[in-house]
Amino acid sequence: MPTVSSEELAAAAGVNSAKLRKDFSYLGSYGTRGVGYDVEYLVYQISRELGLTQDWPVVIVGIGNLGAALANYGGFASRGFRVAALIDADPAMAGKPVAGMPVQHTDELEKIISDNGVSIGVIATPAGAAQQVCDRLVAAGVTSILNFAPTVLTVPDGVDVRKVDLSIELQILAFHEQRKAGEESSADSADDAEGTAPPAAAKPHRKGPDGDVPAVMPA
Amino acid sequence: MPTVSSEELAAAAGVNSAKLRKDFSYLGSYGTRGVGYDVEYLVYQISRELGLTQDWPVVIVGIGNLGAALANYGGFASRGFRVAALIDADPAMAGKPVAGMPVQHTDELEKIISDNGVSIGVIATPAGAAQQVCDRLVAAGVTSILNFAPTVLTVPDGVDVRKVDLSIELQILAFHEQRKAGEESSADSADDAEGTAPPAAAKPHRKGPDGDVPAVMPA
DNA sequence: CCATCTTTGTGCACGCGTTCACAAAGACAT
DNA sequence: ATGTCTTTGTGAACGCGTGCACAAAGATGG
Ligand SMILES: NC(=O)c1ccc[n+]([C@@H]2O[C@H](COP(=O)([O-])OP(=O)(O)OC[C@H]3O[C@@H](n4cnc5c(N)ncnc54)[C@H](O)[C@@H]3O)[C@@H](O)[C@H]2O)c1
Ligand SMILES: NC(=O)c1ccc[n+]([C@@H]2O[C@H](COP(=O)([O-])OP(=O)(O)OC[C@H]3O[C@@H](n4cnc5c(N)ncnc54)[C@H](O)[C@@H]3O)[C@@H](O)[C@H]2O)c1
Repeated sequence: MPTVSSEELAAAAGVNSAKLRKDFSYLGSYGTRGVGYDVEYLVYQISRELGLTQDWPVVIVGIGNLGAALANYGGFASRGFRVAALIDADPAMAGKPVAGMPVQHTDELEKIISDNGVSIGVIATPAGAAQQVCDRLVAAGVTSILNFAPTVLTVPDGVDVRKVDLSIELQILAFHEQRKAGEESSADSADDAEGTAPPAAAKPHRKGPDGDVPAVMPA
Repeated sequence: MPTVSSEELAAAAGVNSAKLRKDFSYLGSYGTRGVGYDVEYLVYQISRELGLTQDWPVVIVGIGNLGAALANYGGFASRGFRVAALIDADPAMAGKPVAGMPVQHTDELEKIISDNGVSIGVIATPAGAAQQVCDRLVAAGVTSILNFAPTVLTVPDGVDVRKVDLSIELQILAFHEQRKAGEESSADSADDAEGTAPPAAAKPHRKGPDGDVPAVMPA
């Protein structure tokens, strides 16, 4: 029986082994002391708990650059997600095949959701259309939404929204990048007061409109 | 002078107003008690702190479905990111214009990074090529990487990596979706022991290979 | 059957981010 | 000037996730 220890798994994942064991313990006690975890059984338990044993139909709304890329992506199917339909408002796109599947018009949205029992929707429309598309999805029965449009969606209770904002990802990188640059030598502009690292815990209180670099949160 | 209160901003962003004020306080004290924050000045301060006042050249490696979509995306430029180059290993793509910009071959990678002073790279290659592309980017001077390939990248200290895993986003939605479905009626399969919500804090300890549904972490 | 050795499961404590609550700062009216 | 009213800035408390450390479980060998 092939097994793995929490220590091995933790090292591979780059996390603490105690945390990993504690996480597993939420699924029940599937390990054997002195031996480790039965790999096959562990995989099954985690898959089931994560909902990976069932197939989730999803619809993608907005088949533009991003939507088409998503439709072509094979990585979803292997994780238990099946693209049930591609939906776009552009009449010129209707019927056109994308990723071997005809694009359907927004008019069909409600019917598609209903017929396929779709509960997960992906929004890849322009920001301006996102909220109204969201509203229609929710009204039709979708209760989980993955939103790529740079808008904060308003949804009723019971509906989950996850937002993927790629610009923010880049901004986070740029933010740290900027801090890296600022650390090696403070001789850049006519700003900066502190030497290196500001007291992360203390609450600085510098006043006013001057070209100073305020102390910021820790890395 | 147009102003906003922390209360208004917090409501709009859906966060706690005290937290928002405390966050702002890290930038210094730019608010006026009894009035609020000067909008224009606040925007400037935050922009500067986030590195949005400068222009960041980025390269995209792997101009397939996703890479092309990213290249065509206009939302980056408006946030201060300029696509300096599109790089792909496929010789057939070299010179081909994508988003009004010729795709360059991977051979040029080091030169492009160096010439443009690129410090941020985006990886949109297949998973198998991601690590070696990453290594080349880092060796050429890139210190921040946005990775779309479903691989854990290994990088030296001082290099930041952010991974965007869209499958995981869907899995998280599916996970909650599954829990929603299980709540309304436990009469589904021949499993489930607890009535509704398991004691989130307690550490359940159920043993063994039976078709039971283990207690899981709180939502 | 007992000793030893490995690895789990978890109580406990630490640290950090979040939230509460309020004193003080300042605007504005009188 | 003085008082009132709004809103900031932040000390203090709370809650939660993380990591340490160890007892108990169980395998394995003698
Ligand atoms: N392309 C990217 O890499 C990228 C990156 C980050 C964010 N985004 C965001 O993703 C969204 C889509 O980006 P894109 O580049 O694919 O844009 P796009 O313009 O290429 O595609 C948008 C598609 O949505 C369709 N559409 C418009 N209104 C609609 C509606 N009401 N109902 C259904 N479909 C509708 C359009 O017909 C078009 O096909 C945008 O909000 C964008 O900001 C894109
Ligand atoms: N398309 C999506 O919506 C999507 C979603 C999630 C994740 N991803 C991930 O993003 C990556 C790209 O996806 P895709 O759909 O665009 O794939 P794709 O096959 O369409 O494109 C991959 C591109 O990378 C190029 N490439 C291959 N090896 C390279 C190398 N060593 N150096 C430079 N370029 C190289 C190929 O020539 C190709 O143009 C994959 O890892 C995929 O798993 C894609």
